[in-house]
Amino acid sequence: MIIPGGVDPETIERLKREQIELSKKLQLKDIRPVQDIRYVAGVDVTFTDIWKKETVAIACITVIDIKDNFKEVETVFSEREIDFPYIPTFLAYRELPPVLDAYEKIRSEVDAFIIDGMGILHPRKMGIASHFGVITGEISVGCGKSKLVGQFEEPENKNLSYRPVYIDGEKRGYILRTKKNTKPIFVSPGNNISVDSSLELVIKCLNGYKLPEPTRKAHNRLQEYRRKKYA
DNA sequence: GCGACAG
DNA sequence: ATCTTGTCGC
Repeated sequence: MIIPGGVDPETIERLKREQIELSKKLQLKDIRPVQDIRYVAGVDVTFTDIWKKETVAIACITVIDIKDNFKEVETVFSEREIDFPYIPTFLAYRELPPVLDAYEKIRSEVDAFIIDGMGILHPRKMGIASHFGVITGEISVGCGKSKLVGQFEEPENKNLSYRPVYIDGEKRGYILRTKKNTKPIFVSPGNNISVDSSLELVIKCLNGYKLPEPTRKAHNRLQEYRRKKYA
């Protein structure tokens, strides 16, 4: 039986078990002091033909030197046809393949990766940022624009106000308001970094906008790449 | 049973 | 995520 636009229940269960297995490889302590992190890569993915089941995913990774006025060091792209649909808590199975393609193209030095989406702020601690971090062994942080799971109190309406986000009473990340009168973002460790250091790193990557500069730059580069290719 | 649900 | 310009408010 084929489910249009979906995935069979057996596959879902298999992927769940895979996430649980991968989560055993998580390392949530700092392998490096945050103050030593200089080259931070922003990772983002966009799509074309999203109304069809088989769409083209375009991934972008932009490396930013946060110790030299947020200078753009390198930017790489990668395209790939995708068939796996968007299913909450299984985002990695849709977006990670193109991201890994782009990852292989990077030639410059990178200290840490900030990825759109969640890290361990996920039911099985395997958001796309954690999945990426466990597979590559890199330092990774998840930075999402909306909530997936977790309990928290609303941060005050002022710049750099934040609150911890819990799952089963365990602190898994932070909700952070990066600007006054702006919707807060969700930060959590992907791999090889702690919950608190993840927040610290994202704050150091802010450059006056809602999103951290690496993420913002990758997103902007993607938009111009996509519309240029169509026109 | 009902609502929630990254991109 | 994507389709899309201007517009209202802090």
